[in-house]
Amino acid sequence: MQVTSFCAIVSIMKVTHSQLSKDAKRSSCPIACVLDILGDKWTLIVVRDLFFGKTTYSEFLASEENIPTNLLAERLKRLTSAGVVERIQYQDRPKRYAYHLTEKGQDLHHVLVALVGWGNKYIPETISLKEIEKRVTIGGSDSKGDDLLK
Amino acid sequence: MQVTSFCAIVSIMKVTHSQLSKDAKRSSCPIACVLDILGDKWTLIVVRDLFFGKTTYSEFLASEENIPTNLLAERLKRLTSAGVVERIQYQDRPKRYAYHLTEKGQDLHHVLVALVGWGNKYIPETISLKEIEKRVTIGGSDSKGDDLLK
DNA sequence: TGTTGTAACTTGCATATTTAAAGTTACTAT
DNA sequence: ATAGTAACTTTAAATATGCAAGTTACAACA
Repeated sequence: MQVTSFCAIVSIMKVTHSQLSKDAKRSSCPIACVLDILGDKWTLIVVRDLFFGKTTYSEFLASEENIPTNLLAERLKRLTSAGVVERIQYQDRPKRYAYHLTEKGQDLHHVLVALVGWGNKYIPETISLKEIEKRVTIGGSDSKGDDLLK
Repeated sequence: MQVTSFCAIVSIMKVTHSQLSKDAKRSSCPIACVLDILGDKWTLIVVRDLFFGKTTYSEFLASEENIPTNLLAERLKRLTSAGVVERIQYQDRPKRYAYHLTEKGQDLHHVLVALVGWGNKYIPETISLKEIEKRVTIGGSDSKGDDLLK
């Protein structure tokens, strides 16, 4: 049997269109490229939590926005493979993992500050960075959110 | 006939769950609220085009990212109802419309600049703001993208 | 008069993603 | 032996996306 077309190859590979183009950029525009990584309703919420010192899967799950658990898992994988976060095993028996922002992830600081600034200015009932910190951190304890609070 | 439950009312109204909660915030966190408006792969691309002086439906369609036409229509409606853009009829017979950023929309400047900065720093092959301007504007003509270029 | 062209959308449908809920694995604690 | 917890995975239904084709309202040309 001879493969006669690109589509035939694709069907043999059992690769869908979205998988095929998963790493193909839509354009070389930085905005489009960044949106391919961060452009959805949940990813930057996880990044926010990381800025405020959350590190574990169950801590992210506990945030008031209630991210579905499968989406949290998928987003953490995406952020990890994008080099924005690192996953570190901090305990054996039972195995436990901590997620941390890499330098690349910490540099999203400016993006989050810009979003908070715009939200606070134009969306009523929106709370300030300091108030977010109180809500996000568990009991306002050992937060690194000061990174965000400048 | 008497309406006996909230669900009955909802079914009479023919309102789905997502429509019901369309304006209900996930939280009072400004990041979450902003993502409810801008958090997808296309919305900020349209905003980018507006910053670079594009105003018409067909101009947005012509961008190299190739937004599907139904999504463009939906996003323009969302941005309009969010007060980020204005739709103005600039001609009768045949009717033609122009979209413009409101002041609220122009204030997204900082967000776009932060995204471009991060993208240029961490995503290879990503072009600069000046190069984006050349690609986005039709022949580099009468762009207002200087707003973005500071 | 009829044909072609264009802007600004809308509609239909297949596929992909999201959501909510339940299930899994590997342990610790009682 | 039973219950509890962290970190996920799986499933199925609802919703959103992507692509193509269709619509409306005109203008311009032959």
